Amino acid sequence: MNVETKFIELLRDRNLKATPKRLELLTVVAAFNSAIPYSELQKKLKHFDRVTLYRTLHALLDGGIIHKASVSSDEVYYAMCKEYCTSECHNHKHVHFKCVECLEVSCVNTTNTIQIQIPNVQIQQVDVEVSGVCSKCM
Amino acid sequence: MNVETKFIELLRDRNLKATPKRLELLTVVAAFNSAIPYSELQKKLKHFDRVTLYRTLHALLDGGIIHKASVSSDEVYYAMCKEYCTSECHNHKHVHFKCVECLEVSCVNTTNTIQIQIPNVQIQQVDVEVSGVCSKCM
DNA sequence: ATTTAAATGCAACATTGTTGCGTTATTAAA
DNA sequence: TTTAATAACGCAACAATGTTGCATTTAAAT
Repeated sequence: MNVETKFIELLRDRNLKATPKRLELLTVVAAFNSAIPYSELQKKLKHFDRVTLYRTLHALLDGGIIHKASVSSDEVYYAMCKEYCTSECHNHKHVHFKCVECLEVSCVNTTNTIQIQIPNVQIQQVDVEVSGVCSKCM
Repeated sequence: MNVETKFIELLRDRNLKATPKRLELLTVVAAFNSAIPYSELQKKLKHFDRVTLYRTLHALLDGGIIHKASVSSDEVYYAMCKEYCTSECHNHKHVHFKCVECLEVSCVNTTNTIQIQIPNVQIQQVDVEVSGVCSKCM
C-alpha cells in the first residue's frame, strides 16, 4: 500500500474527508526528517490560504494524526503521530528533543522510562522537552 | 529583610533598575499562589502599557528572576525562579503541573529525579510538563 | 543637584488566532 | 453515473499578541 492510500485511510478512519490539501499537508509533514516548524509549513504550502492551513492543522491535531511539539516555547513544530492517537489522548512514548544549534526538533524514543510522581495528584499526561546539542552539531 | 528590599536586591544584582513597575509586577507574580497566567497579569496590571508589560516580563525572564511555564501549549504562565537562574541557564529542579479541571499551573518539586538519556546527544536541559487532576479537583 | 543610561508610553506595524459566510468539493446514496 | 448532503475551502474581518522606533521620563551614580 502506498503512502497516499495510507493517508486516505487514516483520514477516513477519523471521519475526515481525504482532500488534496490534507494529503499534501500530510505528505509535507511526513517527508520532513524531523518535526517541521510552522514557518517551514508556510513556505512549503504558500498556495494554502492562511485559514486553511490553520484549520487543516487543527483537524489533523484533533484527529490524532499529527501532534504539536513546542520546545522552549518559541516556534511551534508539528510531527506525525507514530502510535494510535485520538483527539482525547495522544499516546506518545517519546520525548521532544531540540538542538540549540541547528534548532531541529525531533521525536526521540527514550530507552529509560520517565517516572514522575506528585503527591495527591492524579497524573494523566507527562510531556518531556529536552534541549541540547545533537550529534551533527557536536 | 522585607520582600520589596529583596526584590530590589534581586533586580540590581541582574543590572536591572528597581523601578516601581518591576517591583509591582514581581509582587503580583510572587503573591500568586501558583504560576500566574498572562491574562491574570493583564487584569491585575491594567494600568501598565501593553508594551511595558511585554518588556518588563522579558527583562525579568532574561535576568533569570521569573520563568515561563507553558503546559499543553495554550496560555503562558509565569512564576518566580526559586533557585539562582540566569539568562543563559534556568536551574529548575521542578516540573510544571497543570490541573485540567481548574487550569491552575504550579511548580512542583518531584521526589524522584528525572533521568533522560538520548544516544549521541548532549543534553543541556530537560523540561517536564505534567497534566492531570489536582487534589482540590479530585 | 547634575548627568547618563535605562525604562516607559505611545504609535505603528507584523504575525498568528479565530469566526462567519458564501462557494466548492468530497462522498455516500440513489 | 448522477445527485444530494455535508464538510472543506477561500475570503473578509476582527482580536490578541509580538515587536520595534522614538520621544519623554526616571533611576541611580557622581
